[in-house]
Amino acid sequence: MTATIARVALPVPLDKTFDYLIPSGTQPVIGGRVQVPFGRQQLTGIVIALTDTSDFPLNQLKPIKAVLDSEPLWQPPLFQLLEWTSRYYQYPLGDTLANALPSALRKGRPANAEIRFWKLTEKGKEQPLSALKRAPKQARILTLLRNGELSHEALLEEEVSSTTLKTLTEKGWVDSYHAVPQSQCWQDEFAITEDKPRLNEEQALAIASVNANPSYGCYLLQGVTGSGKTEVYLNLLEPVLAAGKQALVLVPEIGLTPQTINRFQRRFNVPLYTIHSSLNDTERLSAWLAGRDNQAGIIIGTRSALFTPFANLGIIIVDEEHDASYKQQDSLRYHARDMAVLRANKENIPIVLGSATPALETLHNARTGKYHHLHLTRRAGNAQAARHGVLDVKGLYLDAGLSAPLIARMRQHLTAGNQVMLFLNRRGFAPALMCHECGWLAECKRCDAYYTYHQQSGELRCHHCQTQRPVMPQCQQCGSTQLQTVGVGTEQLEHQLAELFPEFKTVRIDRDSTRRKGSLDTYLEAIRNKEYQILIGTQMLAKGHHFPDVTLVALVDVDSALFSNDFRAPERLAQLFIQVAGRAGRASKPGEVLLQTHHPEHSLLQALLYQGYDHFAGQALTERRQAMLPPYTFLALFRAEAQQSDVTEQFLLQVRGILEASPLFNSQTMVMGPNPAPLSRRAGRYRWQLLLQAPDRKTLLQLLTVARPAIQLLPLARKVRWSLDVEPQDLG
DNA sequence: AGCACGCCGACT
DNA sequence: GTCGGCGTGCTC
Repeated sequence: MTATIARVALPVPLDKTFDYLIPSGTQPVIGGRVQVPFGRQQLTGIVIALTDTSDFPLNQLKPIKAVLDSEPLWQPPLFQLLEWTSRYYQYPLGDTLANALPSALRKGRPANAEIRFWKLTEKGKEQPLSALKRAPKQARILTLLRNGELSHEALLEEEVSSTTLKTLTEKGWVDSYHAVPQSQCWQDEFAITEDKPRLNEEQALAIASVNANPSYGCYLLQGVTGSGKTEVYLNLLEPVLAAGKQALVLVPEIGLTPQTINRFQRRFNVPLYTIHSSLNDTERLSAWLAGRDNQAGIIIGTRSALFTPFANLGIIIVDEEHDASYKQQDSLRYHARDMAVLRANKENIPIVLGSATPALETLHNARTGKYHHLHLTRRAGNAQAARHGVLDVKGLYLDAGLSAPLIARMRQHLTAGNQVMLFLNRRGFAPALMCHECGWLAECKRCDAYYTYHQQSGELRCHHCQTQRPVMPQCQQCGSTQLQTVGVGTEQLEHQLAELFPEFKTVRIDRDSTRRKGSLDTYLEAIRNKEYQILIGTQMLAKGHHFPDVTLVALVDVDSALFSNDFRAPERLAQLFIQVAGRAGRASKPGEVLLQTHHPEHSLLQALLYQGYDHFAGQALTERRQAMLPPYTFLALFRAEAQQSDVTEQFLLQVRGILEASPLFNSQTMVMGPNPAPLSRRAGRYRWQLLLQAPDRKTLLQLLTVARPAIQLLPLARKVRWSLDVEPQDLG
């Protein structure tokens, strides 16, 4: 019996699938793409079932326009993961599947590795080269092709232009066709292509623990900076690749540097593909296909690489697993680390989560025995941990945010010929402009925020919308000309340091100074060459860069993180602190990390400084439990925004009503809000949010699954822009 | 989300 | 007289 109807998930924000007639002679497959008419448009969807019945009137079904795949795009474990992702993150299946596909496949390109080949035509073969004396480029192509057919790419590498090829095609001398190139079997040539360094006991133990069992197991590899985590990864990949299986390595957005790739490529003689944001459609597709068709041995990629299909996946590594970039912040709001664990489980393979500063959620899972906990405590060589200290700036005069003791320490390090790095997570010259006479503050008209003063451009800029305006000469309230800046940003710090240390060169690394493409790399290179002695930066500077001559790192202002509304802020501060501490100094030059605060007695700060990250984490987890916060509870955040504030609030009140009316809602669950969002007005729109808390994943999921269709039916749902973030990472 | 239909204001 | 504003409804 053959099915007559295909159930199709389409890339539309509707929690529905659509049934289509299967034209005779075509054979759609579950998990394959079809092109279908949808209203007045044509869409590419995924077949999720083949059947003979439909709830929709049969005579109103439209036929499938074209079947694009004769085989499923995903194997069952990955397809199940995608279905689960759709359910858990409350995102329509069709949209979820579309999100997981490279855009070339979304647009209907064939899912095979066909490339273009060029060959000579009979007419072309007969042409004497002498006939092309005045067309050397054409002659060159003919010469090249006389030795055999060549791929388009190979020709481009010979500096042949597409235009010349076109001319020759028009003459009828050359011709092109598409074909799948002969595939190579990397497994046959597998080799370790460099000398392996000797492992220490901890590394060997970690490797043995994971390798002991090739089936599912989740391992937290907690290793201090410089303890050789990457070397462990390489050793874990070795038996996997040797057995002919593939490896997936996930890295944070900023972590995919040439150094990382080289490290893996140097070790193994296997094809390595990378997946990251700057690939074009074709490159993305080819990496995706290389995974599926077993042409890649290793794929290293950022968040989105998680959904790459593999013919024979043997291990997953998630490096810097605590990094916030693993959580997608729009559309399908999935957490790639969490979904990677689930994928490893479904594929029944080991997964390793590596970090010096594991996320509290991950540590909790390790402590409760859900994950195996492996430790690397020893630094390679004779590297010493950086000394650290806290500078109590209470009552001290601050010069552009810098206390006298900090300036003194800086001078010592600088005169010793070293580099100094300062972190300040605030761009611009000053975060506000105030009237000295009446206290008026320059506020963005479209947002609930003050303008940041940018001295370099002489502008006031709102960091929350695109607004910028020239600095006003007078107070808009009392007319006074005594306007002064409040607070310190990186620009001001840079300015002041030039005065304090005229003999040393200062560089600022933030979104403003590195706007031009490639300028970041240029600066980083210059820093490594010691062209600058003082480095100022926002978070941007912290990640993925190692500067061996930096011996002093200072966090200029940590108080905002200690007293933030976001319960994750202290965790992030601790991670930043440990990260920069690991980067300061090297074997021959001990490093020093200082942080400035008005609250040196803060218990989390004390734990972090004097007992280390684990103690800090233990204490932070206790606080989380007492406050009923993750990982002890599970959260979902409804966000809504509209032109009018009351409409937005009203909508979320109705959402609250729906949630509370559910029989699943009990004393264990809680709704908080609606409350104005931390930035209550942004770009002229009022933003509110509603937080749902549940004791476990299952309750949260069930509650949302029941409530969401009802929410979509609310008339106000059409009037506001709303979204649902399951397990939000940012409460902003 | 798209896209059309549909009913009210300022303009070639 | 029309062009076009965005409310409402539908898509197998």
